[in-house]
Formats: sequence, structure tokens, C-alpha cells
Amino acid sequence: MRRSALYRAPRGTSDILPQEQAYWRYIEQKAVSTTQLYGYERIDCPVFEGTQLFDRSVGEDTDIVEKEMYTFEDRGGNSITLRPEGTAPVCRAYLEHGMHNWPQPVKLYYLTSIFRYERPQAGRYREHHQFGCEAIGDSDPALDAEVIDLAWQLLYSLGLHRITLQINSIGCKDCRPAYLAILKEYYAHGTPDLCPDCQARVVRNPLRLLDCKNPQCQSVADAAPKSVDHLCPQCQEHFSRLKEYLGLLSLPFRINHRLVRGLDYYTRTVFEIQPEAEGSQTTILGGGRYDDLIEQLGGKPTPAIGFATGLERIVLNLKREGVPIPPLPRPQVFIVYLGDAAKAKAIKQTAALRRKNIGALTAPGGKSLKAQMRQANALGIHYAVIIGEQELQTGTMILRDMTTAEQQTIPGEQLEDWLTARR
RNA sequence: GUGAGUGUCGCCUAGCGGUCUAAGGCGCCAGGUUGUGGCCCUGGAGAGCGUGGGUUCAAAUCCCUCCACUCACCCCA
Repeated sequence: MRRSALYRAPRGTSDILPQEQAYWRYIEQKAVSTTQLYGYERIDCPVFEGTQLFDRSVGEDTDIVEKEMYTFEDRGGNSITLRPEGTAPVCRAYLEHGMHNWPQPVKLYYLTSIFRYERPQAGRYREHHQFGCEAIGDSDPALDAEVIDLAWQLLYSLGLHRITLQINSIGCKDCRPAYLAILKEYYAHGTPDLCPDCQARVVRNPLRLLDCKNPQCQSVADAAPKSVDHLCPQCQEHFSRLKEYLGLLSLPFRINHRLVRGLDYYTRTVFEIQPEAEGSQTTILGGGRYDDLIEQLGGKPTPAIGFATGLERIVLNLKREGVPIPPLPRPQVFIVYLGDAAKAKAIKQTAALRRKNIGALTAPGGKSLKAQMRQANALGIHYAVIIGEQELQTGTMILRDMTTAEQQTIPGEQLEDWLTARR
């Protein structure tokens, strides 16, 4: 038993410890710098929203709304939900702040925690973190291509090279009903033994029939009518232009006729990026167009497209692929002292260096010289400075390079310059 | 919601009915002469074996309960 662990992080949540932070900082920095290249600006929305926002946008028949939301009543009696996805809040903000008056499309990115009540497993948590981009206010397939390009470049530049891009078009509100009718018709005939889930889907959410993973449904779904064969002329045009633009960008995409997504708001373009490696959590990044969402939320008809990617899954894949991660910066110098007079000097010197933006440490407590040196070494500090009686009297310091074990004595007043030169 | 697996010091692991007042490695702390790290050596702190119950003369070791965690299904990032 862990006596020290009377309290534990709630199921499906985890502490991101210092030794993991290099991964997170790496991804964050790359995400920020990459999106800047495409003109995105950051937005941070509240951790919770009114429950209705998600009911309306994500779709009441989706798993997320049906059984995965953290919903509760606040003290004022309002139904509140911890955000289970990032797009709806951004759209809410778009409307609330009149962003339709900004230059269109409005390009926003977010980096936040997401909450879903699920059974945790590898790459799936109750609290996880998503990085997402939304481009709101333009329907040009060139924008679709640009967003997909951004998603691809982000993952690729992180060092994930063994990835695949899949796209599909699931039509719009004009042509999808007819397609769904055809799909239902197909499933109504000649489909002897569907899994129980699919039997329910035929009525409730026929599009989802296509991505059923149940073996007995595979062949049926494979041979099902394809959405791309039943697009209206506008959607057809949109999709073929998209493919053309993706070609221009040299993005190696594959059309997956069975790619549909689990949120109801998607229209036309949907896409996913998956790692080539085996594993249960196949989707590392997913997104698509949602041309009707803003209108559904009470705005004017406003086309939009976006994607989101799970940071935990990126970390998982970075580790699996053995991608080298740049280490986080450490203090440059550790000041070691001998005796009380030297300790006072060390404290002053450490503070002075910090005020000059040089990371510096000194050991609290009455540690021996040996212990201080050990600590400097264990922390991976590049330089040690030693101040003892002799140095105090001569106004010098011993400067030791911990990586080469070379050391020299320098005048104390030169320390700052010396370190600055070697930063 | 369903299924499978696991549960011994901070981490990893040994022990599989008595020799366990539980062992080792990593890590941590302190030393290895007088002012110096990494290797090496010595010592120290640190668990009573997830929980409750049962079987037994005897349980970390067998059985059951519950709990937790992990993995997988579903779905999603």
C-alpha cells in the first residue's frame, strides 16, 4: 500500500511530471510557430460552457453527448459541461464577439484540456489535451487544403514521418439526405447479420454504419454506396478541387470512403491523420468542414473548417518512433561554497547572475563541498563555480566545466562575462 | 457499458505455504581524511507485500470479496 498516496489523481487523469515536460513544450512550441506561418492567432475559451452548446453542436445522438460529458448543475441551477471538444466553444466565441466583422476567414488556434467520461486506456484519457485550429468564414476548397496542409506539416515537422492522410467528402445538407436514404435502402436489403450496434445505426445514425469495426459488418460496409458518388454538383466540385489543391501541395492523401466522423456537425470534407505503426488508437489528428455549425448556433450561414489533435497521442507516437526531443534549458551554473563567509558571497553572486538573466543555483543547507558538487552533477549543470577561503581573500573564483572536468581560476568580477560568452 | 490481465520500498524486480523481524538493482541521503562531481567502495533512510475476509499450526505466497491500475472492445484526439 502507498501510505504516502492517500489521494490519487482521478481516474483517467494524470500529472504531467517535469521529466515529461520536454515533450509538451516541444509540441506546444512547434504548434505555435507552425500556425503562425499560416496566420493563426490563439484563443482561450472557458473550461466549461453551458451544456446546450454541446448538445446542439456535437449532436444529441453522438456518444460524446449521450454518455461522455461531464455535466453538472452549478449553484445557480444552470447546467454546465466541461468542454468535451474544442470547436463549439470557438464558434460560440466567434458569434459572441462579432468576429464576422473581422477579416475573413478568421483563423484561430487553441491548446486546452478536454474532458470526456470514458474508460481510460492507452492514448485515451478522461482529461486530455488538444491542439486545434479553426478557419471560419470561407468555403473555398483551397482553405480546406491549407488547413490539411497545416495539420500535416505540424505532425511532420514534429518528427512523425510515418503517418498517412485520409480524406473523404460526406456532402452537405442538400445532398446528404438523399445519400443517407440510399445507404439505408442498401442496408435494409441483403444485410443478413449486422452487429447489434449497426442495426441501431440504420435508424439513428446511418453514416456511422460505414466505420463499424465489427468484422461481420466489414464486407457490408466496404460494398456500401459511397458518399462521393452521391454528392450534389457543388459538393462534387468542392471535393475535386480539394484533391487538385492537395496535389499542388504534394500531400500524399488517400480517399477513404468509410471515413466519417463521430461529431454530427461535419459537412463535405472530413480527414484524419493516422500513424502507420500498429496500435489501438489510430487517429492522431482529425477534422473537417462544418459549414452549418455557426448557423445552428444562431449565426448567419458561415462556412468553416478545422481540426484537432491529441497531445497525449502525439507524445505516445513521438516515443514510439524514438523522435529525439530537445532538452529543456537548465541553469547554466552552480555556485559551490565553503564556509559561512563564502556562503554569503555565493548567495550574492547567484542573485547577481540571475538579475543578468543567467540561470544560477546555489545549495541551501550545510552541505559539504562534495555534496554540493554531486548535486551540481546530478542536475546536469554545465559549470560549477567554487568559492572558498582562498578565493574570498584573492577575489577570485574557481570555474569548473563539469562536462570536461577542466577548471581555472578567474577574477570574480569576470564571472558574468565569462558565462555570458559561453551561453 | 463489456472483456482480459495485473497489484511487494519513490521506480524496477526477486520471493510462489514455514528459512520473510521481506531480498536486490535504480534513485535518494551521508561518508571514503584535511577544499571538488560523474566510476568505484561503505553505510543509512525507505515496503510488511492493494483491501477485507477465509483456509491453515503457519500466507507476500492458496481461495473469495471489494478497490485500483493496465490493456482491449465501443467511440474518439
